[in-house]
Amino acid sequence: MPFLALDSGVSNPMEEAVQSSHAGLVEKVANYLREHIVMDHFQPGQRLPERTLAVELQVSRTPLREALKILATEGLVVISPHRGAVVAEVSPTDIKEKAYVLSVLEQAAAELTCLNASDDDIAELQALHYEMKACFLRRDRQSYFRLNQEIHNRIVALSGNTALIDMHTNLSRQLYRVRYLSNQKNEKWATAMEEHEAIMAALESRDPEQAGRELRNHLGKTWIKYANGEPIA
Amino acid sequence: MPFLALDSGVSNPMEEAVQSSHAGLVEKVANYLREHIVMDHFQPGQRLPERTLAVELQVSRTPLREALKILATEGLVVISPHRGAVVAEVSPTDIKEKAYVLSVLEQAAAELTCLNASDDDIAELQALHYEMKACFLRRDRQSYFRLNQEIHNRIVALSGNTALIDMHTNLSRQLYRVRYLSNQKNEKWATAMEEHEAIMAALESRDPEQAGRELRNHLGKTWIKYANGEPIA
DNA sequence: GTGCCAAGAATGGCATACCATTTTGGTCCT
DNA sequence: AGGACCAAAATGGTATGCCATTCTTGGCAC
Repeated sequence: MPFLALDSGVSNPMEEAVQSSHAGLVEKVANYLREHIVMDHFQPGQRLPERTLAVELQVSRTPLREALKILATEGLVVISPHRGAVVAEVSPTDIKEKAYVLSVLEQAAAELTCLNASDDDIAELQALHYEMKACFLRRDRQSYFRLNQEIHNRIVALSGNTALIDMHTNLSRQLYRVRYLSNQKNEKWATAMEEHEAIMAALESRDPEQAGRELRNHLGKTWIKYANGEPIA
Repeated sequence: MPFLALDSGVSNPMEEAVQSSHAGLVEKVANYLREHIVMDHFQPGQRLPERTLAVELQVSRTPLREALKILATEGLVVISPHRGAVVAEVSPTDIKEKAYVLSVLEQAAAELTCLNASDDDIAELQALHYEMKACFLRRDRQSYFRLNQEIHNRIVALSGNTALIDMHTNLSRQLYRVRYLSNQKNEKWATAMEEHEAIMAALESRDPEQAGRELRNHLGKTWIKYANGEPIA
């Protein structure tokens, strides 16, 4: 069975992986695999045999191999010589380490955002924040999660530092699975919400040190819990 | 001819790219190209045509292409559809941005190192520091540069955070060229040396905040100069 | 019955062939 | 003489085939 045929019997699984339809095939394959890895449709440790995947995706092995190499350098899969590619296992240690770096990156981004963002940008951030608060009050975890992600990403985006943004995007992807699962069973939801209030206040008052500290603290608290208990997924 | 004939007259350009001789070809090619790019043996903007490079390195296009994809995700080359790979241009903006992220990463590393490193580790750092100071007094820029790099890398390594180490390694590579050229014409050499003294003092007294701040300040000062003036290389 | 070994099947690594797109240089028209 | 257009060559993109290594499994010996 084509492993993700959403509807038709013979449809190609890579439908929406097309970003601007004349993108290279390897990008499509890479995007497709990346998407499914971070969305946890592939279990960690699962093998990704070239030939079978190639026929399922209806591409040849060459672009698939190149896509796998890319994902390997991104840390989403690991390739062993003559043993092929498997979806990267994320150990609790990995998560802790990457989450720590993520918090450092977002701290730096918050500082820059305080200095660089326009008042309109901050206002939009506030708007998203209140939207998120509404979701919190309605106990709508799904939308809360989406808006939370959106806010964090936007703070980083507003930093204006492309290198920082790219590295954050990459790291964030690697933690997406855990981030999502974490959100589902976070008992300290109210605390997280309060921390977001503090972050927004600091951003609004344009206090780089404070904003950075609050954000880093927030991420530290949010993550360490789930990195310490072993069975994340 | 096996492309790694170490002695024969028509030896192939990739001699020392071997890390543990039974590594995959693409790794060798990637290491080789990476080395030559960061060492500035390839000019930024220079095209890297697959076929000619392949015959020069005596490999086929397949592993070469995979290596280029890897270098592209690392940011060392850029690949345009149907136009091939060129050595990435490093704009002053790029340098500033990446240097900023580097300083943030090293700041975080210094904090962790204060907490995690053993006394012996710190002592070894001190030893390297004094070696470097000796080079400074002898005006030996070459050795100073090497030891400086070594110290920075070791501080990061001692953090114990693998994710942080990897990201730092990658960024550091991308800035190697500029770092090297910067060292050659740095007039504020004495200042840099003093800052290193301060960093070491903070590490020795195990003051994370202070060590991080000193290191970030040091990097900020060292780099901004060369990022603002346009003609780096 | 269990453990080891060998042969074959499976899988990844590399090379090459073919196709699509882009670049180029030359010619013809204005 | 200059520019536009077309063809041919160059170059990247994809597919496929062959070889080396690894995994699997069936049989034999203990």
